[in-house]
Amino acid sequence: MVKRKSLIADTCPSARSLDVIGDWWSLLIVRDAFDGLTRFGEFQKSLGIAKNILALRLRTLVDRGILETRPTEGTPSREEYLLTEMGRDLFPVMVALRQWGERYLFEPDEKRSRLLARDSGRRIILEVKTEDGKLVGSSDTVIEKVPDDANP
Amino acid sequence: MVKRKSLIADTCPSARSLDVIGDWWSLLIVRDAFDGLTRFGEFQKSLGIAKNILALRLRTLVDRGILETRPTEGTPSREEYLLTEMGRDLFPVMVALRQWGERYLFEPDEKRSRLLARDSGRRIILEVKTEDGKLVGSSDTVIEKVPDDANP
DNA sequence: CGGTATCCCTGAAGATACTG
DNA sequence: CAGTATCTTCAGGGATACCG
Repeated sequence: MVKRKSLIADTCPSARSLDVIGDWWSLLIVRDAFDGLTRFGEFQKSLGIAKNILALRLRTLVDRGILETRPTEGTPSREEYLLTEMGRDLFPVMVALRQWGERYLFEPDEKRSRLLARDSGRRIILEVKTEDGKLVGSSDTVIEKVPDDANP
Repeated sequence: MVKRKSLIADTCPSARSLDVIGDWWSLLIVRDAFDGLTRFGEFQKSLGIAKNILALRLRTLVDRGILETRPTEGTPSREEYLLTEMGRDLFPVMVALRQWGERYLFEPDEKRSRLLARDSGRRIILEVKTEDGKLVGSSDTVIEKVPDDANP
């Protein structure tokens, strides 16, 4: 979070995304949620985060529509935290971060967790392409800006 | 940044990535760099960030290998900040953030900047798939954990 | 213009104790 | 176990002045 001008009015979708999930903990919680964690205690153990902070972050993520709560079966009933569709759609972001980290932040022989297809066990990769299927790199693209309303 | 246990030893590549570029400003600077900005003043104007903070962030990004400096032509010669290959490889992350933001953080008719292929003008999309080309969603995947060294 | 050096302030995060 | 309630700390960030 940090006090900083909100980017929610920015016309750049990346900036708005960062405004919503660009803080330290949110994406780590989302990562754990993708990893199958649902319970308060699981998140806390995994992240080593203070309980009050975790509660705050979880509430924020719920407020933003990225997680939703559901009462558990047992008794006493607790809440469990599940990714919404909006949250699950952060999957490509996580994969992109993972792919980049694998490439640049690990020694070649260093142990790392891996993301695999459940059925085939194959590695997961990510491709940036045009609607009609051509692979593109950053230099093949251009940002079409929204014209400034008032003046040049 | 914020004081928090470093994740640089985490075995999850996503976590390490977040450790390196997961703070507020870094990805916004990188976004601007993809957008073609290279000069200190350009970043400052675009981001509305304090100069000392910008200088700090730029230095950190250079230290981490995401940006590199190069003296400019004119006189007096200044530095300009360019993405390294490591930095350019953050492109999928930016595209993923953008795609998610477009979908969930804009009203249908709301103005937004767009990312287009330079030559064809087509929209850019992102696909998560297996090595052999099958599209996958988050529920089709599984994390293969690194076994804990010491004990269960 | 492209920074560096200071000072100050805020609020995010930690620690801890408490409750159902 | 799943939180809530306080208190405190501290470093990121804003503002400003200054320098080459």
